[in-house]
Amino acid sequence: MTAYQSDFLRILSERGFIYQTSDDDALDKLFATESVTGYIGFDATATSLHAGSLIQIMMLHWMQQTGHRPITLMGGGTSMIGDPSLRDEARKLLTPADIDSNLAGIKQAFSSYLSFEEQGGSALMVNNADWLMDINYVEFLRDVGQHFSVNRMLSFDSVKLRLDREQSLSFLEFNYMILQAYDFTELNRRYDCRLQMGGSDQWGNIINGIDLGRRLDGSALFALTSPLLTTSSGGKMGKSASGAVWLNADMLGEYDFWQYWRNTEDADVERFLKLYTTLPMDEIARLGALQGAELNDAKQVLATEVTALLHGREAAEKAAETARVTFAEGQTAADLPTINIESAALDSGVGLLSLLVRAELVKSNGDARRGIKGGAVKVNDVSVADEKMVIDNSHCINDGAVKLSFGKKRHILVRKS
RNA sequence: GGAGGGAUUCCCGAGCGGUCAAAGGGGGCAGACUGUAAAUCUGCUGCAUAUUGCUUCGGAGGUUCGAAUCCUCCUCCCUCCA
Repeated sequence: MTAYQSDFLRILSERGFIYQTSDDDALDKLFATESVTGYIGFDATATSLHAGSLIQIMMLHWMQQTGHRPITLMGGGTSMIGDPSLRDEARKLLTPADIDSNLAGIKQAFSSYLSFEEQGGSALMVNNADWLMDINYVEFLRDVGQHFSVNRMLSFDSVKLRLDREQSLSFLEFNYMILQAYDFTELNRRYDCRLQMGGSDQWGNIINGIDLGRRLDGSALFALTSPLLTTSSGGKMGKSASGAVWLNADMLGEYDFWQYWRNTEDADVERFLKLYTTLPMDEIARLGALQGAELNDAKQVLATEVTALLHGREAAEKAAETARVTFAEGQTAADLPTINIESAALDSGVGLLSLLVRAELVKSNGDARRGIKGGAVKVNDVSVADEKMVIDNSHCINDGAVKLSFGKKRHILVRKS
């Protein structure tokens, strides 16, 4: 590990954010001597980002914390085309209205980590639709296209892998790296942006931007990539039992978000504390050194800290308390995720199967049946064997609510409305 | 333009007229063991008004008592030749 002079790179380095940079020394010098503007691009394909993007967001966060200016580049323009690598789904083209609402949803999460200009901070959010939508094809080819060598583009891993594997690569996708490179130069022109960050899979694209910047404007641009994140057992970041770990509270509640981090694998705890929390390094070292069951304490700290950054300290502690009551005491906490149901329905009784589906604990009646057969379903902490069970008012014993559980970890309260 | 090969359930991949809701693996979920961990073992993994019915094997037709499997046309992908 290089001994960096600048705060920004030193912090990123000791916390494990850095996979590679285009020019360690020059970049370090730049960050040590002036306030730098850097950016990361995000897709606008969903209404919320998920935990997989958190590492990028944290890099921007540290950038701002160390006195620099982060830019979040929203792919409003590139999303118009749709990422071809998503195959089937990519056929559905997003409408401008979709993209706008997605951008609004995504911005929600960012404002927890970054302080934007309208809130008196330095961070910027820009949309590449602003310049990509008006491009004139022939003009663009002449100005930008002439600087790209197809020979060289073919040598990039992202392209080579596809070709080697005999997978198709559309011309559209081939152009993606050109547009991304162009984004970088455009940000450089508009905002004096000097650095692009991203996952290590973005390396080739970022390098293209650097080259283009030098050729067009003679500017010195830099790349910094983060390691691709998987859990120690090889799983993808940001997936959980019920789907993606969304950052927006209306798509994934604080309690479920907290639970995701609480269930971190042992081997990942220290790594995640460094990446996803802002705790001081010596504190992390102490937590990471815990062994066996004690490591559970570290996991709780991890969950609470990560949740606090996103949803606020109060919500995080509430989630922690709910979890404590539910798991440590085996009680029914009043703050478990809750669904409401018409009181008339409960008066006449509701089938357990359909209730489980409504609570989104399972995805179909058949799924619910299987769960019951396998002993996974509990009503008010009592195992259920009868799939025809009907839930009515007599089951509302927890403060007027019924507690449904699927497995040991997923609980939900059903209340009358 | 010519010659071949291919498209199968979430993914990879078998199947090549009935016994196919479709082998095997991966992933996922649950159970056991634990520490709300990993590893391991076991079960499940299309939908439903559920000893039955319905929808699924790129798309549309056809042959047949019966098609993922055979035929025709179409779409897309790959390889080689031009």
